[in-house]
Parts: sequence; C-alpha cells; structure tokens
Amino acid sequence: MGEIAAKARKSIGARRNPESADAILEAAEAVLSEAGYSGFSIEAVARRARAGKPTIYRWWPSKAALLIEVYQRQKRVETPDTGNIEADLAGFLMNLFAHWRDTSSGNVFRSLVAEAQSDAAAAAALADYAKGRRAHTGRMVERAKARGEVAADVDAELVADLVASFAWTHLLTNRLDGEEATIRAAIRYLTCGILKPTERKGVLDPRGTS
Amino acid sequence: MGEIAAKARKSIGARRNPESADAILEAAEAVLSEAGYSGFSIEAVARRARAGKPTIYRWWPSKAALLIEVYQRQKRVETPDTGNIEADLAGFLMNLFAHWRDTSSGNVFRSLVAEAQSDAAAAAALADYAKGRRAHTGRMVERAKARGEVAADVDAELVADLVASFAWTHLLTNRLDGEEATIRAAIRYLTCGILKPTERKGVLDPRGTS
Amino acid sequence: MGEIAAKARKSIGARRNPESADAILEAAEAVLSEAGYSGFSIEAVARRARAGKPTIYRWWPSKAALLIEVYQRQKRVETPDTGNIEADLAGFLMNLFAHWRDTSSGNVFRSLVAEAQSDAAAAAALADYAKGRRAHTGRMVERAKARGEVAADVDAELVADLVASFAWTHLLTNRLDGEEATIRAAIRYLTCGILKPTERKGVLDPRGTS
Amino acid sequence: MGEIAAKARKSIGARRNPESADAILEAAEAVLSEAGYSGFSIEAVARRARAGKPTIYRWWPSKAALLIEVYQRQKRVETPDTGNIEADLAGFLMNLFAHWRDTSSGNVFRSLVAEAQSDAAAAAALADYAKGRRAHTGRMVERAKARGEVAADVDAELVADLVASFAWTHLLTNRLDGEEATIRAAIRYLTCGILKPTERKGVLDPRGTS
DNA sequence: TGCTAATCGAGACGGTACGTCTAGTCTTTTT
DNA sequence: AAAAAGACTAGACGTACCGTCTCGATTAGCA
Repeated sequence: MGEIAAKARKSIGARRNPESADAILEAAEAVLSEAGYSGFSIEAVARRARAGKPTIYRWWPSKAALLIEVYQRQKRVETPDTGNIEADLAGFLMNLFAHWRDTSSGNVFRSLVAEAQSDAAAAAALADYAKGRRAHTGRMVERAKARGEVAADVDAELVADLVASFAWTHLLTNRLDGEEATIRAAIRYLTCGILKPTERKGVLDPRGTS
Repeated sequence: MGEIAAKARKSIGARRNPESADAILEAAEAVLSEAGYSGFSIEAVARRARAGKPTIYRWWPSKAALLIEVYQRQKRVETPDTGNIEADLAGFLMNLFAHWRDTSSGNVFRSLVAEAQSDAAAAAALADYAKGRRAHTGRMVERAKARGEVAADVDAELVADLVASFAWTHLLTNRLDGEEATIRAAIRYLTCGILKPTERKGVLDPRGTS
Repeated sequence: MGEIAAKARKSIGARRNPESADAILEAAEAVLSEAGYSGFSIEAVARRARAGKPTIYRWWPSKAALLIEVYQRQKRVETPDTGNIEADLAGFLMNLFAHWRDTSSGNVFRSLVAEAQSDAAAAAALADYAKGRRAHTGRMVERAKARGEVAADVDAELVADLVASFAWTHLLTNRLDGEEATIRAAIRYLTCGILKPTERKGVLDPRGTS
Repeated sequence: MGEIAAKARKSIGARRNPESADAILEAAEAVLSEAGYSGFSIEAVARRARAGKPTIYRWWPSKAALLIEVYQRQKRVETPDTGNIEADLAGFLMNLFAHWRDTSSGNVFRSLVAEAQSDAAAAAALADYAKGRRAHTGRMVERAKARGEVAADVDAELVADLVASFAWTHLLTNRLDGEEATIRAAIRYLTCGILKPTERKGVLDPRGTS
C-alpha cells in the first residue's frame, strides 16, 4: 500500500513491471486525496511511489492520462433498478454523491475536470468517459420507456445529461452535502415537470412552444 | 487596448492607478483568450500589461482573484421575459451558450471553475457568484409562479440550479455548439416532465413517490 | 531614538526637517548594527525611520551616501601623542580595533567598503575619506620626524597607509580580536624592520636593494 | 569560452555534468569582469551560461560559493625567490598588483571580499583562503630567516599579513596603479624600519617600548 | 549460455513560473 | 517648496515542477 513511500522495486526485465504501475497509481490516488489537485504533481507521485519520473512518463504521457487511469480503476456507481424511474434517478444521484463524498473519487474526478480545462488529451478522455456514462445512466430511462413509464420520444441520453450535470456542478462547487429532499425534488421536476397541471397543454412536443 | 503590450505608465501618486488596473485586467483577458488557461500565468499577464508583478499581487492576491475580476467585468447574460417559462429558460440558455461561445467569457469561466478546484479562495468566490446567479436566474421561475404558470411550491433556485448545471457541464466539456432543439428539449423535460401523461398520477408532491 | 520605529512626524513645510534626517541616520545605524550589511536596504531604513523612500533619496542619492554620513556622524578615533612613534602607532591601532569592535562603527565601515566595490560614488567617497585619514594618521609620523625619532625621508602617508591597511584587513576578515602583542609586533616591524642587525647595510635608501 | 552564451547542453545522466559546471564558472567570470560586482547576479550567470538557475543553486548554494570557486580556478601569484627578502616581497607585491590589474582576478577578489561582508559562508571561505595565502607568502620570510637575513624571532605570517593587507587595501580602493617606487618604499619600511639609525636602541624586542 | 534489448530507480539538465523583496522614480496631499 | 506616503516599472531572489535525458543495474527472451 505504501503509506508514505513504497518499497524500492527493481526492474523485472524488458517488460513493464506491474508492481511499479500499481504503486504509481496508488501513489497518485494517495497524493490526490491528501494534497488535493493543487498538490498533485508528477514529482510528488514519483516520490510517493519511489519511482523514477521517466517510468511514469513512459506509461502515462501526461498528468491527465494518469488521472484518467486512477479514476477508471475506481469502481463505478451502479444504476438502481427499482421499477420506478424517479426512484432510480434519485437513488443513482444519491449513490453518486455518497461515492464522491466518501471516497477519493470525488477529488479525482474534480481534478480530471480541472485538468481537462487546460489539457486537450484530458478533455478528449473526459468527453469520452462522460459520453459512456451518459449512455449507461440513460439505460435507466430506456428501461422506463420500455415499461411504458416514460414517454417514448424522450431522449434518454439528454435526461442522463441533465442528471449528470446536476451532480458534476455540485461536485465542482463543493455542494455534495445536499439533503436528500433536494435531490428528490430535482428529479421530480425532471420527471413530472414544474408546470401547474392546469397550464399543461401539450406535453413533450419538443418543436412546439405551446 | 494594447494588442501586444500596453504603454509604459508611471505612478500617479500614493494611490491606485486605474490605468494600471485596467491594463492588467485587459491583459489577463487577452492572455486567457489567446493562450487559454494553461498559458495564463501572472508572469504572462505582467509582461502583456507592462506591469510589475508586485503591482498585480498588491491588488489581486491570487490568480483566482484576478480571474474573478476579469469575469465580473464582462457583461452578464440577461434573462428574457416572454411571459412563457419554457421560452424564457430556453432563451436564457441559448443566450448563455452564445455568449460563452462568441466572447472570451467562456474561457474565463472555464478557467475560474478549474482554478476553484485547487484554490479555496476561487472556490469561495465561485460559490458566491454561482449563488447570486442562481437567484437571478430563478427570478424567471418566480415570475412564472406569480402569473400562475408554474406550481407555487416549486423551488425556483433549484430549477435555476438544474438549468445552470446543464450549461456549466456543456461548457466544461466543450459542448457549447449543441443544437437549439437539444436545449429546447432539455427545458421541455424540466417544465413538463418526461413521464407519459397516463402515468402521471400526482404532480409536484416532492414527498410522495406515487 | 526609535527602537523599532520612530514616531510619525509631519512635514514642517518647505524646508528640510532635521528630525527626519536624524531619524533616518539613526535608523540606518540601527538597521546596520542589527541586521548587518545584508539587511541594510533603503526600504528597511525608511520603514525603521517611518520615512518615505523619496525623502531618503532626496538627501542621500544612494545607499553609499547614507553609509558615509552615518560613518562620519560617529566620532573619530584620535591619534595618541606619547612622544614615541611606536607607542603612538600601536596605541592608535588598539584604539581603532576597540572602537570598531565595541561600537557599530565596524559594521558601518565594513559596509562602506563593501558598497564601494559596486558603487562608484561610494568608492570615490571612501577614497576621499581614506586619504584624509591617512593624512591625519600620518601626522603621528610627522611629529616623530620633527623630533628626530623617524628618518626625515620617510613618507608619512605611506606609513599611515601600511598601518591602516593592517586595520582594514583585520576588520574585513573578522580579526579584530587580535592580541595586543600581535599589534605591537606588527608596529615594531614597521618601525625597526625585520632584518637582522648584522644584515642591515643601508637603511632607508628606497632606490638601493642593498 | 562562450562570449555571449554557451551552447545548449543536455543532462549526461544522474550525475553532475562537468560541461555545465565549466560553462557556469566561465560565465560567472565573464559577467564579473564585464558588469562588475553590481551586475553579478545568479540570473545573469544563468542567462550567460545558458543554464537553469536550479542547476547553479544545486552546486553552489550561494553567490559566495560561486565567487569562491571562480577565484580558486584562477592561477595563483607565485612568490619569487631571489635570495633577498626585500626583492622577494617587493616582487611578490608587484606581481600581485599586475595580476589583479591585468586579469579579471582583481574584480573577482574584490567581489569576494564585498560578499564576505554580508555572507557568513563567504567570510569563512575568505578567512580560510587568506590564512593559506599568508602561510604561503610567509615562506619567503622563512627562507630569509633560514639564510640569516631576517631575525629569527620574526613572525613570518604577521609579516605576510602586513604585506597582504597593503595589497588588499589598494585593490579595494582602486589604487593598483601605484608606482613601483611606492611599493619598494613600503617594503623597505617593513624590512629596515622607519626609525633613524641613531634612535635605534633595541631591535626586535616585541616586549620593550624602547 | 551468453547477448541484446527494454525496464527500472535515480537524479541532473534547461526552463518557466511562483510569490517576495528591493531599487529608484513619480505624483498627490499636507504643512 | 519640501516632507510624507505609497504606487509604479523593473528585475533579482531562491524554490517547485515541468518534461527530457543519461546513467548503471537488472532481467527476459533470443541466438
């Protein structure tokens, strides 16, 4: 695990040493969760992992690449399947908030978003990752459509986008400690809308303006 | 304006020289829009503005403070008032996307969010700013509530939060070029919900789950 | 006096304020004796004296000028007159060593010499001062010549130069704590020479080599 | 030699690159002789040597250390051995004056003395160096004692101290252009004394006062 | 079995930027 | 008219990282 510094490792020959790779990823995670994004430097990771800087650069061409792999090593938040779209989406958000709050994942992801603002590679990787997650999250909506709970012409990924955006923004502005009621209300707006029932003329006609 | 470097300025006595302050803010904006967040350094701003670094540090204790003031110098995106909440919110989002896309504001704000991930002062300033903007955006919802368009128990700021989150996330992942239809659909989900009308049992009862 | 900082003074109108001049000189001396030459800056003096930098620059165009005036405010080491040149010179040296050792004069003079290595004005002032002091010290030799103790063709200023050089060098290399015997021996060499009496062929013929 | 800037150099692995060290020392010497002590900064040396500042700080913790090594790279002035102490000492002084005058050594040594007034490390190094040189110069006197030219109880190092002090002081006050006759006279005083022969009672009894 | 090639930790390299300090100049306000 | 105050440009200070490079050692796989 390497609390302060990993043990010294030697080369295991003309191939990648998985011990080193692990030590580096673990060190990266540790540095990030202890010193935050501002203290996250390749030097610091190398020191912590007892690795040479070139070893890091050999396998991860940039800070972004390292961040991405660290983030992807961590387990994903699963999407619930309760048979009710509102409960599913709210449960997903609450799981996600808790995951970010209680593990180093939140820090890692924040850092990745920050890095993406100055590093094109990180931006591309983040876009890719986000797209995949939207698809994954969207499946909750697809399931609801399949069982007739959600209107057929709803864009599942767009819904996932709205849900994820809410989570991202709360992460990036240190508002992960929101109450459950707030999350439930936000999801309720998304599922049921905010219009007064009497005002509801035509539902889900994205072209019209009513 | 100072395309590459401002003219040399002298002190105007024992008080802040507004010419220098202007030159610095303009230089900061220029550096940000030309070199992006990764090229944005106090040194670069000082060079561009023909200012001494201590002059910058005297008035802006950190990169974050400078970013904040640059952002706040730029004009705000106004909230439309068409008498229809859906048109209002969609119009607001489209204005915001266009503003971020077509001016340097987008770059400035991205940088500010990134900086907030490593600088507590920036985080606090950003939180403050975002809160104010949510209140501002929320007024569109309040107006709709007043005219009976939106249900009375809707949390206007939470709606604004959802709308702004969508915008932020698209900015941070370089998706400002979305089609108008996407924005309209997202807003439509928020106003009318995504549930099938036949499935809609009780609307806007944040406690119940139907 | 101003132990840490002098009291605030106001302008006394369109003429030099002697209180300020005094406060500045005293502050300069204090800074020099407390922080040494390395801590001696115009800024530090201005802070200590509660004076503006321009006030200092108006009256003392450079650090050197300030150093010179500080040094000249301090009392001179007097030349003894015992009727014996050896006792006079040795006494003078011991007085000088003690003066430098026990007051801040040593620090001031060291600083002045150091400053003269990078500032032409200081160099000129130091040259001037040193010339004057050589003449002054040389008077001991002149008196000895007058009373027939020292050979008539001896260059009094050159003797003073040798004596002063010994003192300067000891000051500059932190060797002011030399024993009295060492000083006496050095002076004895100068007065009586180091040659064995039997080897002494012609005395004081600067052209010959014997 | 590198007149304006050395060529770019790369690392030669995890050990000191002597090319860089040389380039830095040469640049330091060049800066010193061209811009003098006041223009001698680590930045200027780094620029001139095409070296990074950290490379300089890695090997020379202070300006003083760099000055010392620059000075010690230069060749020493040798002590003549003519069989006559007066000629030896005068010759040594004239060589030293010429060396300081005609090479950059004078500037380097002046700077070192100046630096020693504000930097303890430089002071220690200078003290050490001076002690060694006094021993070296003193050997001329020891030889003269051995051949019976100089009295046996003369302190050779003290004589060397007097001679060196004269040289140092002339260097530090820009008086290296003194005439040969002055140097010869000064040495003559030291060897033969300045007393009138008739006044010379007891020679070389450092305890008595005559 | 001995050679080649890739990997490892290590750390120096030329650089850029950091945030602080001082230099010396300038201007307004106060006396 | 000069003092006081403090802002101004300019640039050096010493440190932290950047990403690259070379080293010497270690070891797997090929010859």
